[in-house]
Amino acid sequence: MPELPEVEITRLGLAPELEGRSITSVILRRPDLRWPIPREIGDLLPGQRILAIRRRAKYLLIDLAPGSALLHLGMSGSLRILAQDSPVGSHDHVDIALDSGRVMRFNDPRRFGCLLWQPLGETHPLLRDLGPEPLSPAFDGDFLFERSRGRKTSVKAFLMDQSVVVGVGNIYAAETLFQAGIAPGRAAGEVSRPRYRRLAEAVKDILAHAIRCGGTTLRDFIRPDGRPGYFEQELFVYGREDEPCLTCGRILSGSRMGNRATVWCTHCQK
DNA sequence: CGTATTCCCTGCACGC
DNA sequence: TGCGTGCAGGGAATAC
Repeated sequence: MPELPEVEITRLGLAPELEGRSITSVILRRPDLRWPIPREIGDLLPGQRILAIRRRAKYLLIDLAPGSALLHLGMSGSLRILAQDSPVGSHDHVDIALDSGRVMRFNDPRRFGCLLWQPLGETHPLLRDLGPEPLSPAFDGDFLFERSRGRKTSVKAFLMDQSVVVGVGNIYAAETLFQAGIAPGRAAGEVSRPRYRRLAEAVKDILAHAIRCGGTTLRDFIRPDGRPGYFEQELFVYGREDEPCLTCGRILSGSRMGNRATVWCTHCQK
């Protein structure tokens, strides 16, 4: 499930293959993913040189002269760099062919991903109301503390709210709350400033570490060169309901919060 | 406005 | 073996 580290790993793998290359053709094997693929993708991309590939939140932006292709991996999407004549498999929805003889292929079994167009000088509506990047200086414990005052929702739902801070999904919310020692069901507005400082540090530490590990591969995620990530070997709580806490040995609790599977240690997290 | 719920989609694990 | 069911989840849409 691509969260920020997986999207960043994808960007890092794509950058040397894309930047400076020209797009020779675009193949759309279906008209839509989560939303219809706008005609600009097929019409404007061929012939354009790729200026850069950037990440904002869990979105990738492929910058061209007239604008940017905006891409989201949803929860099962992956982007690979392949030889142009590689056999096409199921759920290989989009190819962007390059003048290097290679192709960037977008595979997404569950089609929660999207491929959209952002004209130069505009900000796509999906990017308008996003919170700060968690690895930027704008994000810290004081920011979380101020933003959370008066909020009755759980601290876990608050942390996963992309208008608060971007990039933290269910896996990393579970892991960062564990490292910070905060119970996920606690009301966001009742968590103290020092504890939010611990949480912000945990978010930065864990996301940065996951990027160094190549991300988390649970089912679908794969890097552009086909290798998996290795961070799942370091998960303390996610996916470990009813198993012993790796810190204290007590059995981890599980429930659903905000309709998301949630696992935590009632002894280590208060 | 904040909050909780529903829905999109496919593959897989599970139980009968 | 095969079928039905539930779950995985990012995040927009919807309902209060």
